Amino acid sequence: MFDSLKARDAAPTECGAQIFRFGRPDNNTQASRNSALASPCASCKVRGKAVCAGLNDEEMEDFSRNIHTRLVKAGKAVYRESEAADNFYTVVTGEVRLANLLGDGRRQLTAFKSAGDLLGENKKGFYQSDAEAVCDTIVCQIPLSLLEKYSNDVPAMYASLATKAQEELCELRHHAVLLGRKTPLEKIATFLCGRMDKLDGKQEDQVAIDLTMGRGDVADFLGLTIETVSRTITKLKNMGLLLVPNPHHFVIRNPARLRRIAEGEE
Amino acid sequence: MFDSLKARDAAPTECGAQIFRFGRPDNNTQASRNSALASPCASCKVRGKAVCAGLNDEEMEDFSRNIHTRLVKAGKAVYRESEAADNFYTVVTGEVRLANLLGDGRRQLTAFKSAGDLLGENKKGFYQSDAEAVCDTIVCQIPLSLLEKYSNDVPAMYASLATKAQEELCELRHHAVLLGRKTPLEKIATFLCGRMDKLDGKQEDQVAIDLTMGRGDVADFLGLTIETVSRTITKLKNMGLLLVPNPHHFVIRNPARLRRIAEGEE
DNA sequence: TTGCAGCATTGATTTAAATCAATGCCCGTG
DNA sequence: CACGGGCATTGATTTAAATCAATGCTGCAA
Repeated sequence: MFDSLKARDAAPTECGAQIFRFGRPDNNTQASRNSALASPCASCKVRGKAVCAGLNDEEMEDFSRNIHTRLVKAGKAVYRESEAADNFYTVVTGEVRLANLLGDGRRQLTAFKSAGDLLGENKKGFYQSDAEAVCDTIVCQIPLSLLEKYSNDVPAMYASLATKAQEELCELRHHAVLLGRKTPLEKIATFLCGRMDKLDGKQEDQVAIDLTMGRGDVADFLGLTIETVSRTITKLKNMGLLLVPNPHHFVIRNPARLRRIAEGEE
Repeated sequence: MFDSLKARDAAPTECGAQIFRFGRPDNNTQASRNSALASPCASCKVRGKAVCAGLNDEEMEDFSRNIHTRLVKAGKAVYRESEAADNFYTVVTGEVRLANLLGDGRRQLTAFKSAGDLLGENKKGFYQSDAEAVCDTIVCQIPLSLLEKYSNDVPAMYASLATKAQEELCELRHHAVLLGRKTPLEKIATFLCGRMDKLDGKQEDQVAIDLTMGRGDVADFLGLTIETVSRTITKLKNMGLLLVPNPHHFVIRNPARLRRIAEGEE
C-alpha cells in the first residue's frame, strides 16, 4: 500500500563519527584541515546565532575545551532515535534532517536544520528522532552536561535555549497546518518560501535558492510522494513563478505571489 | 474547494474574561463558588503537575498573590493569535484547543491541553495560535513576568519549563508523522490511544474515554473531514474494537490491538 | 408538544493524489 | 567512450478521501 512511501536512503549506517578536535568551518562540504587553534570557538562563523552566543570570552574558552567538531558525511546519522541523548549539536555547515519512521518504513521529516541551528532533544534521556546529514555536514557537539552547567550560571544561555524551543514549537505548529490542511501547490510554495526566509538578504524581485536535499526528502517533509512533488514543481514552473535550471537550483521569479499561494490566498 | 474545511465554531468571540480571584477547582464544568482562601494554590489540584510544582511554601504564597483563576466558557478564547503574549496559563479543569487558521478558514488544531498542562508561547511577544476552551474551562493565569522572576531564582521551575517544551516538541513531531503519513484509521486509533494515555489508571482490558470535543475538532486535529472521522469511527466499531454509547463516550475494547493499528503495524 | 438548530451519521459521486509504469538525464566508473 | 545506477520527470490508472446531499438524533426554546 505504501510502497512509494517506504524509507528512502534506508542504509541504517552507524553514526558517521570521525571526531575532529576542531575544523575551521568553511561553507563548502569539505571539512577544513584541522588547524588546532587555542580557542576554536573564537573564529566560529555561527557563534553569533548559536546557543553559545551569550558566553563571555573566558566562558567561551572553557566551552571550547569541552566541545568537539564532527564531520558527518551525507546520509550518515548525527544521532538516532532511542539512543541516549547525551549531546546537543549546533550545525556549523551543511544541513541535517530530522526523521521519524513508522514500522513499515513510512517516513516523515519534521525539520531541516542548517548553520546556526540547534539540534537535540531530551525526553527521558533519549532522542526521539533520527538526525541525518543531508549533505556532508559539520556539527559542533555539545555535551548535555556542559549545556546544563552554563544554563544555570548564564541566564542568557537559558533564555537562548528557551527562545529556540519556542521558535521550534511555532515552526512545528505551522508545519502541522501545512501537513493537515494545505494543498500540494501550497505545500511546495510554503517550502520554497521557507527556504527564501533562511537567506540573509532581503527578497528582491528574483531569489535564487539551492536545495541540498533531493525530491524524496522534500516529499517526506511535506507529506507527499516524489511524483507529486515533481509534478507540482512543474506546475509552478508553468505558472511562470519558478525557473529550475537543475533539480537542486531554483529561481523564484515572483516571491510575493508565491507567498500568497503559500498562505492559501489565491 | 474547501467548503467542508472552513472554520467551525467560527464565532470570533471576545475573550471569555470573567476573572475570578480564585475558584477551588471541581472537575466538572461549573466553576466553584469563590471561596477566597488565603493561599488558593495550596489546595490546587494540579499543583503537582504544573510549572509551579517546584516552589516552596513561601514562594507559593507570593505566587498565589499574583495569579488569577479565570473561567472560560465553552468556545471562548483564552487568548488569540497575534495578541500580546503577556501571560502563560495552566489548565486547571476542562480542556483547551490550540488552533491555527488559513486565510480562507481552513483550520488545523495542533494540540488539546487539559488539567495540569501549560498553555502559552512567546515568539517576539505575540501568541502564534488561538487558544479556545473546548468546554467550560478554568485556567490559572500566570503573568510572564512572574514566571521569569521565578525561573531565574528557582532552577526547578526552569527545568520544568524546559522539560515541558521538550515534551511538547516531541508530541508535535509525532503529530506531524500522523498528519503527513498515517491513514484515517491510524489517525483515529492514535487519537484514541492518546486519550487513553492521558488517563491516570493503567489500561486494562477495557478503557472508557469521554471526549469533550465534537467531531469537527477531531477532524481539524487529525487533518480529516468530519465525514471521514465519522465513517472511520464506525469502521472501528464494526471491527469490534470500540463501543460508542454516544458521540462523546467511547469504550476501547482492545487497547493493545488499537495501539498496533495506531502504529501502522496491522 | 412542536419545531428548530446543531451535530452526527450514512450514502452517492467526484476528484485529487497515490500508485504503477516507462523514459530520460546526469554523473561517476570501468 | 560506453555503461549503469540513481534521481527526476512524465504519463496512465486506481483508489481513497473529499465533496455533495440527505436523513436522523438530541436537546432546547417557543
